[in-house]
Amino acid sequence: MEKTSYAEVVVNNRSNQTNMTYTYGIPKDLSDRVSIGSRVMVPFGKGNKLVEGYVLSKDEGLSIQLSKIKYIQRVLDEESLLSEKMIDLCKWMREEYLCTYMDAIQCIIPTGISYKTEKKIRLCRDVSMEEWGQGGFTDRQWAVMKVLRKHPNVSEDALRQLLDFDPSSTLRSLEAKNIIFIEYQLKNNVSILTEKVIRLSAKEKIHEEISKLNQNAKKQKQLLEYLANHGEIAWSKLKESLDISPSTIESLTKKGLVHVETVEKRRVPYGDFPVEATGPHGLTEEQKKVVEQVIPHIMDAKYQPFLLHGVTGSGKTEVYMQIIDQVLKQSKEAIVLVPEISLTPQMIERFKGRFGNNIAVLHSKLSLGERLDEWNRIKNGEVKIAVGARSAVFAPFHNLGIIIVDEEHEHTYKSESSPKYHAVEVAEFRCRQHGAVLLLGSATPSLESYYKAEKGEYKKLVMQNRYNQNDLPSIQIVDMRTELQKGNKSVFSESLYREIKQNLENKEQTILFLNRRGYSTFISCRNCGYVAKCPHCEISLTYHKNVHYISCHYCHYRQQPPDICPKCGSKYIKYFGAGTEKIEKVTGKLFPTAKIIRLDLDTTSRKGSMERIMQEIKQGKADIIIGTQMIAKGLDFPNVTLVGVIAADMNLNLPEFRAAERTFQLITQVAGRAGRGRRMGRVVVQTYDPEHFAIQASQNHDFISFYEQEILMRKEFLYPPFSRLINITIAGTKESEVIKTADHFATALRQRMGSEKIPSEETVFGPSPAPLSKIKEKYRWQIVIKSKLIDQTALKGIINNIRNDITDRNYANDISISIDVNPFHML
DNA sequence: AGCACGCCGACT
DNA sequence: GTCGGCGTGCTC
Repeated sequence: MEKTSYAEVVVNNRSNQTNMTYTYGIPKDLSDRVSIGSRVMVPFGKGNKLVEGYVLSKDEGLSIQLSKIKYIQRVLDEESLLSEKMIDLCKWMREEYLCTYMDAIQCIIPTGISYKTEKKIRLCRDVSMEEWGQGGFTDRQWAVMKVLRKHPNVSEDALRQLLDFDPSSTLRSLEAKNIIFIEYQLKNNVSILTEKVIRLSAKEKIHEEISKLNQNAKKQKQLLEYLANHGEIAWSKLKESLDISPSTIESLTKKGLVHVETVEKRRVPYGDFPVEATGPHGLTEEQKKVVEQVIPHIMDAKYQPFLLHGVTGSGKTEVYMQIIDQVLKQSKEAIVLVPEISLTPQMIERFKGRFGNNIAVLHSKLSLGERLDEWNRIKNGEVKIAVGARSAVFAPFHNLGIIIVDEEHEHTYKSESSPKYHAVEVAEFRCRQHGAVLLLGSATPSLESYYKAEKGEYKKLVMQNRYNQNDLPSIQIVDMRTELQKGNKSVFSESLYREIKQNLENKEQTILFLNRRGYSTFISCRNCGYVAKCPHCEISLTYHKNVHYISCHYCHYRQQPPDICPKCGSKYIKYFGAGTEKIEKVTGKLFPTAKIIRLDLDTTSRKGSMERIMQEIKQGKADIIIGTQMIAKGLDFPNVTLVGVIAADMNLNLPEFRAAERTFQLITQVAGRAGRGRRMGRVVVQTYDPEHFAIQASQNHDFISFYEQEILMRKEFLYPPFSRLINITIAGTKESEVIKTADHFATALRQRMGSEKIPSEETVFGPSPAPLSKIKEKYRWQIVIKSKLIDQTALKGIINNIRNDITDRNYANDISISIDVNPFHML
């Protein structure tokens, strides 16, 4: 007999102070419904307010005083929401990223499923004017009662909005007088859709039954025949598709031939997009070799990571799909991560075409309900493949065979908000759990991954040839300094101009890449040096000519550009720096007959506009495509033969250890957009720093030589992969408070690391102002820890303690502390 | 995080 | 007394 009677429960509070498990008793009548991973409601706190919680484990004994124990009040779902493996993942994330249990759980369960409790207030007896006249009520109490008369059942939050004071203590006194009644109500955002369907009760002898029916029962016969062929029909479709009324069902039910069932219905987010079914392609020798190396490891169910270094256009997607075929044959499941789903529509289409209904696509544009349904399809085994961006790494499969991470080096795999997890790190953890294969693919692997491959931690796979047998595009580096000396002040060098012109004559498409949107990047007074900056951020404002305002790309503040300098009154205001909008303008002037399309955040923010623009490019409605980062990835247009990189060194001088890596990756990625069809591609790279090794290496498509130079730098300055970084950012509206807290944090950190004898390879830098020292009215200071330790548990423990100490004591009112483990960048 | 409790000053 | 405001500490 089962003996367990206590459960360790995590309570749904997004607070560091409740970041632990609480022991609850399991009432006898719930004992078979409470299992590990169950979602439950438990009484919590002094008021025994019901809150949502998650059962992490069950105990036989009791570890705390019996008097303290409370009991689980109810179980919320039929089945447990978190498998034991997922719970282990939560525990690992909590320690790895210094987040709360709930932060981690929220990554795993679909958003919107959580219950919130809302405090609702009702008047239980009204107070007459006379009673009021006799006194005994304060103005505030009266004000509250007045609101309650108008709104009989308001939440406390809504009440607060309607009043000009905080009603909490007033409510307390009114409750004591028995005038109001406070209760808690559960609220949640999405529900599982259900639908009634009609099914046959006795399938085997149905034809026999049909023949026994009365000759007049035409409708009954028709329905039974339909069901014999199709299995079921939805109640809602009865009328429209078969013209059968409920009474037919009723009489058939009475005869025991059919019954009505309620089943879960899935919302189908992409139902209206029929995709052409496609089969596997033949593989090149190189591709075949890669597939053959991976397959055996899917069968043996042992964790095995691979790094697939394949040049752009080498046919990685086809390799992924053929490996997944094998995974399915082993009745295992696959997750495919892509950097940003909206930027890789072509890849998604190919997956849908190949795997049809066996695939769930997770992306940010899904509604809460759609997301829940996709999640359930995965959890219930209705699909075997999940494709999506970062968060798809949490797809609730039970029997994972592989996780594929395409464009493994992309920064979008690192979460920007707590928990600041990296999808590749999570993928690695899950693959270890399942004994699955981890396949990281990239044309320009991250330094960290390639280093691991070199050390043998990852198995290296290589594809050096393009699928279409074309050579990689030729890359020409243009020194913009000599252009300037020649008197060319335009954004186009002579040779880029010539190449574009030639492309137009040949009726081939051109991509121009500039990683910066807007018209001018900053405006400045030539008299006094004033620069227009955002009043809320430490950022200069970008001029957008189409809409004629200057705006902040961090907080979206906007204003009219000044005609005269607000500082010195001079009228010598000048616009500097070029963005995509300006390139568009200049290009239009230089090539008046060319059809130009701009592809950046400003032109694609409306829903569906991205898809429309892509379609237009495909149909040849554009000669020149101008865009930011978003054109660097995944686009596959065979008629593009020329790529121009307007300013290759733009990111090179950022205060960031990944600057060179980012530059190399970007040039290589954009260059890869050229020459995907039959014709050879050409690339022109404009730069003021042509000698830089990142640019030199990209000219020869030489990742290895780039890697070898960059890795030396990393080693010398002790950057990843030779150390691990932790970035602690302290932010708040009062700079003095921010500095005070940051100082306090750093001092405590140094002290505790000293007294706990954490080796001296651990170095604490700062506090110092963050590179973006003010965003949205908040000053930001940071502390950076560079650590060579493999095991960081002790160090993280200290950081966590100090953080809790500071937030506990309210020492840091209005101050937020954000901890980023393995940050991608320091901004 | 939320919430109760307890203390203190102010007001009736 | 009782109300309202605020700091403190706890939640199985």
